[in-house]
Amino acid sequence: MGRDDGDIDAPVDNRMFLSEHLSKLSNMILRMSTMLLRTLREEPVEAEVPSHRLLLRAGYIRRAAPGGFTWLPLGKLVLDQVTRIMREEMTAIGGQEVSFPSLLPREAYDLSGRWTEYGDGIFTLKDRRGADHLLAPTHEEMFTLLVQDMTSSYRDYPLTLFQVQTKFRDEARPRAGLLRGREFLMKDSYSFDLSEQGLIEAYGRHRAAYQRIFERLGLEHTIVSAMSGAMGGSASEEFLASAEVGEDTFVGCTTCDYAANTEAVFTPAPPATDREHAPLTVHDTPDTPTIAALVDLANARALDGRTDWTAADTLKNVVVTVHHPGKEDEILVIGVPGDREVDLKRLDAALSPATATMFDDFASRPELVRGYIGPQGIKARYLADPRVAPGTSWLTGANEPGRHATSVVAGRDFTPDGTIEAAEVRPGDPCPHCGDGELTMRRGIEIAHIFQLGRRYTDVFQVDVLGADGKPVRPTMGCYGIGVSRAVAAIAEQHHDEHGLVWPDEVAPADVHVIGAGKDGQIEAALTLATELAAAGLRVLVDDRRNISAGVKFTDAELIGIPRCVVVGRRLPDGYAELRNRRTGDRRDVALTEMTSELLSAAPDHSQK
RNA sequence: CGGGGUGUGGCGCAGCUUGGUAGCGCACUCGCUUUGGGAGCGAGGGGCCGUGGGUUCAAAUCCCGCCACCCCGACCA
Repeated sequence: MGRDDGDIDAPVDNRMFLSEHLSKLSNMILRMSTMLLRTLREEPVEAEVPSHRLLLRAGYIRRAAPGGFTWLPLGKLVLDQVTRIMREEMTAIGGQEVSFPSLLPREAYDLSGRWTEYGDGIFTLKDRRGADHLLAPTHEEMFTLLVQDMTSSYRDYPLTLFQVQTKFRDEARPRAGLLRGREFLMKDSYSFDLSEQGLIEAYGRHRAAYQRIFERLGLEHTIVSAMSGAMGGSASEEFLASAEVGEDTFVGCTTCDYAANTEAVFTPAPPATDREHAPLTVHDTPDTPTIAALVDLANARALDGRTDWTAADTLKNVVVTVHHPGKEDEILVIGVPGDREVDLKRLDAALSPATATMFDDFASRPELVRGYIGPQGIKARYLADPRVAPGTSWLTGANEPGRHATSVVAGRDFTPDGTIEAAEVRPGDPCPHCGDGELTMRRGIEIAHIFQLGRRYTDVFQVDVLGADGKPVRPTMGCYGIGVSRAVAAIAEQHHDEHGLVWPDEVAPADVHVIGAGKDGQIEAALTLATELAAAGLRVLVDDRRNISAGVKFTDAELIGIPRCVVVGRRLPDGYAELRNRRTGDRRDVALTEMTSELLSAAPDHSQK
C-alpha cells in the first residue's frame, strides 16, 4: 500500500478491471434467482413461537443441532446489521473491540470458582493430554486476566473492552429457536475503573448506550432491577423486551416507575411490634396436612375464639434441599405466609449460586413432621419471609402429627436464622418502592443484563496497578452483556404480522425488495432498477426468478419482510412501478425515474455499514 | 432431571389397529400452456420407514432395549 503507483506500467485494462471489480463490491444486489433461499409454505411443526416459525419459514435460519442454528444468507445479513449497530454504539462510548477464544483452559475458571458454580451449565472437555477445558459461557475471567497482563498504571484507566463472541451453555432445555440456544452470539463488554464513581459512570454510559441500541433495533423494552446470579457483584439491571413468549416475568407499579424482575422483588417488612400476644397454645387438628384443611378446621372449631381464620394467618413451612456447588447438600426450612407458594425461581435466585429442590425424604428426618412443621425449636436452618417479622403471631404446625399451634410469635417462640425472598409475587401486591401502588406483572425476553461487578474478579486474580500516589489500586469492574442472536429473535417477535416478518429499517437484510413480476421484460427491468438503486447506495434484494407466478413472489416478499418493496409489473410500459410499504401496506405508483430519490428519502443512512 | 408427545424423501402428513416389501400434498427436474396474489396438463428424480435386537416364510406395521427431537416444569444473554 502507498506504493501502488509503482505499478504504473501495469496494463491499462487491468486497472479498469480493478475499478469495475471494486464497484461490484460496493453495490450489493442480492438476486433471489441464485440465492440460497427456500421459503416454506407450511409451518414447520417443531416451531412454536412466532419468531422461530417465521425465521424458519422465511429462510433466515435452519436448525443444525439441538440448540444450534445455521444462519442462512438472509439471516446472516440481519445478524450482521444487529452486530453493526452494537459496535457503533459501543465504539461511541469509547469501547475497544477485542476477541477471545471460546475454547479456554480450566485454570482461570477454577480461580473464580465458576468451574464448579456453573456446574452442568458449562460444556467441558479434555484435550489429548487429559487437561480440562471449557467452552466459555462468558468471559469475565479472561478480560480480567488480559487487563492484569497489560496494565500497570492508573494512567491506563479507565478502560472499556468488548467483544462479539459465540458463547456456549449446556442448557437443560434449548427451546423457542434462537431465544434459548446452547450456542449463541453475545456482545459482552467490561469496564475497568479505579473508583466507585468511575464504575457508576461507566455503568451509566453502558446503560444509555444499550437504550440507544435497542431503540435502533426497534425493540420496545423495560429496564428492571435484577439479581446478579452466577456473575456475582452488586447492582444489576436487565433489559426485557416485551413479548408474550418471554420467559421472564417482571413487575411494574401502577403509580411509580418501579420495575423489577420477579426474582428481584423485595418484600417490605412490617414494622416490628411488641404487642402482647396470648401464650402459645397447641391444638389437636387431625387430618389437616394442607393449609386449606387447616383453615377450615380452625374456623369450624373457632380456635382461640376466632372464626375469621384465613390462609394468610397461617405460617407454612416448606422443606427444601439446598445444593451448594462443590459442597454437601443442606436441609433448609422456609417459612412463608400460608396463602403463598414458594416460588422456586425466586428461591434459587436468593440462594445463588446454590440451587434448591423440594425435599421429599421425610423418612430420614422424623423430626420434620410432614404437614405439621412449625418453626419453634426446629432442628434445621430456618429462613422466613420478611412478612414473618418480629412480633407477628401465627397459626402453624406443632411438630407433632395431627397438631397445630396458635399464637406462635416470631421473636418470642422462635427466631428465624434470617429472612429470605422466596414467596411468590402476585399481581396486586403492594409496591415495595413507593408503597402506594400495586404490582402488575408482564412477560419479557431478557435481551441484556448489566452488572456492577465490583472487585469480585480483580480480587480473585489480585489485579493491582500503581496509583498516582505510588500505592497499589485495585480496579473495579462492570460487565454488560447483550444477546445478539436472541435480539434478532426478539425483534422478530415484536415485528411481524399474519403475513410474515416486518423488519425495522436498520436491521432489515436489505433496504428494498424489487420484484420483477414475470412477464416479458419485467425481470430485466427489475434488474436494471436494482442496479440503479444499488449504485445510489441502497441494499437491494431483487426477485429475478423466472417461471414463478407473481403471487408467489408477493407472498414471499411479505414473509421476508423487507420494509419497502417495488413491483416492476403491469405499469412498466408507462415507465411506472408500484412502491409498497411492508409495515403500513400503503401502495402507490411511482415513475421509475423517480424511484431512486423516492427510496433514498425514506431509507435510513447506511453510510457506516 | 421430572411429566407428556413424536420419529416414514427438503417441509407437512397418511399407512401401523388387522404383517405381504411405501403412498399423498407442497417443494425439486424436463416439456407445453399460463403470468399482479401461493397456476394447469403431461412426464420424472429422490426414502437405511430414528436405531439395535427379537418373533415370523415375510416387519414401517407385533415385542424388548436404546437414541433423538418437540412441548410443559426447575437454569440464563
